[in-house]
Amino acid sequence: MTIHKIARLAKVSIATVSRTINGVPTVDPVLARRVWRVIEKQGYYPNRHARSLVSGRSRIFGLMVPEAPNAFFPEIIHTFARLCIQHNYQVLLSAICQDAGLLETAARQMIERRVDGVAILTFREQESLVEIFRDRNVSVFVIDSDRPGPLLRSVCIDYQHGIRQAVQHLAALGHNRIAFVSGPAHLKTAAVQKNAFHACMKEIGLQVAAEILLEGDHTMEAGAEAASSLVSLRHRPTAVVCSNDLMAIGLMHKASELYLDIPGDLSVVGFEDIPFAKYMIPQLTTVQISREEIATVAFETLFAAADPAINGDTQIVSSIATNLVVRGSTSMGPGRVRDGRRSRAGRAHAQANRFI
Amino acid sequence: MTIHKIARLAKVSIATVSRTINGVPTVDPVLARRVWRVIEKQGYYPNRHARSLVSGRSRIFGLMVPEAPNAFFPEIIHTFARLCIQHNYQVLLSAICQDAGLLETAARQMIERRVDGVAILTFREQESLVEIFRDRNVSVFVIDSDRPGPLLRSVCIDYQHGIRQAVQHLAALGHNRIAFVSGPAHLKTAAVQKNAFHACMKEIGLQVAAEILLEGDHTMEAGAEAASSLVSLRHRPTAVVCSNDLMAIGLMHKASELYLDIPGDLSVVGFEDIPFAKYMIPQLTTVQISREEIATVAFETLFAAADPAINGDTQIVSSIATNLVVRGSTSMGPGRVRDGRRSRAGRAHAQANRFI
DNA sequence: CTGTTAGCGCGTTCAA
DNA sequence: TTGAACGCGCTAACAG
Repeated sequence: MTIHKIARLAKVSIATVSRTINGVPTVDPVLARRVWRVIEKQGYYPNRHARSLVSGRSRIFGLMVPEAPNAFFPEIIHTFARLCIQHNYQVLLSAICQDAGLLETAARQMIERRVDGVAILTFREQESLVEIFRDRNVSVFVIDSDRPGPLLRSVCIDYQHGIRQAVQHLAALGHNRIAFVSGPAHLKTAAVQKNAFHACMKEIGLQVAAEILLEGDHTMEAGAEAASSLVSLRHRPTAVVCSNDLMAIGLMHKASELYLDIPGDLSVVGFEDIPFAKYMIPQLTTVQISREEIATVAFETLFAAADPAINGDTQIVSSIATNLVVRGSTSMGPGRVRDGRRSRAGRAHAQANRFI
Repeated sequence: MTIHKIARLAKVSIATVSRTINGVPTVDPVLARRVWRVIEKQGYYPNRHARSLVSGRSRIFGLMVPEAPNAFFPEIIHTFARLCIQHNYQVLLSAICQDAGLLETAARQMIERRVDGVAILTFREQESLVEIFRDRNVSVFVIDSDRPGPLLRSVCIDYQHGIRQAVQHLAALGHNRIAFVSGPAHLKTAAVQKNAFHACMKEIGLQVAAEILLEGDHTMEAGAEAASSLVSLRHRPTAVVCSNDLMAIGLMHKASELYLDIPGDLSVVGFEDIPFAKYMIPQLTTVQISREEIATVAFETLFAAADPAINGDTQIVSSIATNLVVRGSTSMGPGRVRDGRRSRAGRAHAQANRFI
């Protein structure tokens, strides 16, 4: 079933069939209708390989995401995929795995398939990956690049806004000794977030003692360690902001083991708002990063870059907002509690209203 | 950068370049080396569209998974993708969304791309989707099909084994009034699981009262409702098996609101072992379904079916095993408790050893 | 063992 | 407005 058969059945040339399919306006409506009828009757689906080969555009985007178990990326994948389908694009997926060889193979496959662009959606920098694509003139989209260009599109996440909300939320609840668990030093964003935290604390006149500035590698284990560290302090903080949800969750687990009541003894704020967050007991208050927005910006940027009709320099949005989602893991600090420590029952009740 | 340029630089014909790339053994090693050197020096990547077009094999598999928020499928995606890369295949991804039109478009795109096979990995039947592919002679892999054939490969999940382990685990702990929350009636697997539960209870001589056989739609809300129902019974069960983890988690939440201690007052067993399961407090005891195994079977089945060198009828494995993972949400029942209800501290301690 | 040649299915010129 | 012819980059015959 090829274009030739359709042409023969519709008694036109293959050129007319091609024009009809591609919506060229100069086709006689009568012929076009005839062609469409045959196409539908025969259930003809044009061969995309042939189209890609001759047109030079594959209408495929590569998508590379880490295989982290934290449920942050699946939603991105699906949003990106949906947008692609809606715009008659297809998604070639690959995980960003530890195995450098496999990763390179994946990149190579995408290039062999002549993708019109690649979205590398991860918080870790992937310099070598980006370079591979740049060498082949493939446009790439990444998160938080500090030096985007014509072939390297990017959008920055406005961490400061979310962190400010978190800090001010806690301060408003009467906390003045607020700890921060940053990400691993090798992540550029870790420094950005830490600085943002400092700035936000300073804004409202709160001190940041060195001992309540911790660092973790974004795993639950790291969160657990942070909990242990905080508990061992002479002068404990009454609230803590974690730079990702997984650490916040690990911290909550460990706190529970250490007979620390959350949020009674310690208010906890996470970052990202992964699906787990609202399945915790108590549900985790966290700074949300919109996965849908990231996927949308990534797609639209690549789409614009791939479309020859569009000026390649169009910048869609300047940054991705972050927003605090208040749930059950934060409550009033020592300065505000009137009726003593809140009871477990009280928390359960308060939480009931936020269920799901 | 095409095969012609390589041929010219290596002073051979394009046929020799093609043979070299494809590892045809009759190529003179001297020439082959020369060709490879040029290929590498030039950074030549063959155009897969052209190869697919002429060879008739795209070396692409379609992968369709639901965009459920339960973290069951992401791991499947990545395992499948990894296997594809390792076997020089590529993955075209699409979500199984509610919008039937979009879904059909996605299927159409895969067919236009002449995929060598499609894995539809979901627990809901997708009759119409399967039909679309069957009409185009595309081999499809699905989970739990009851009538597989040459174009419809499948593997069944051995629910019975896992459910038996769950039931016997609870019975061994001294529970004899065990509830079951099945999936929605429209899922074929729901009936299978329910029957398995009945059989396993009967095996060990336990009664199944109709009132402790509930049904839910696999959401957390359904689990919460199940909790309410069970609590309202005159003669409450002391343990409950849920047909998926999300319901088990919802049930745990609601139980907590109702001042029901888990596992002290009620032991809970889930199904699937989604990543959330071990992040709950207490960690959820659940029947694991190996996502890696499902992805592997799906890939290998499609791979074998696509390879003309392999006999198309090879069946890789007969079924996917399910296995109980014992964690913190189950404990001794009324028949076994010696020192009265277990304390919260006791549980936390017990759980500490299983942390992470 | 190598080179020449004919397509794979389609988009796109160029005449008509 | 339409159709014949060319070529996208590659594989697979076939001839040498």
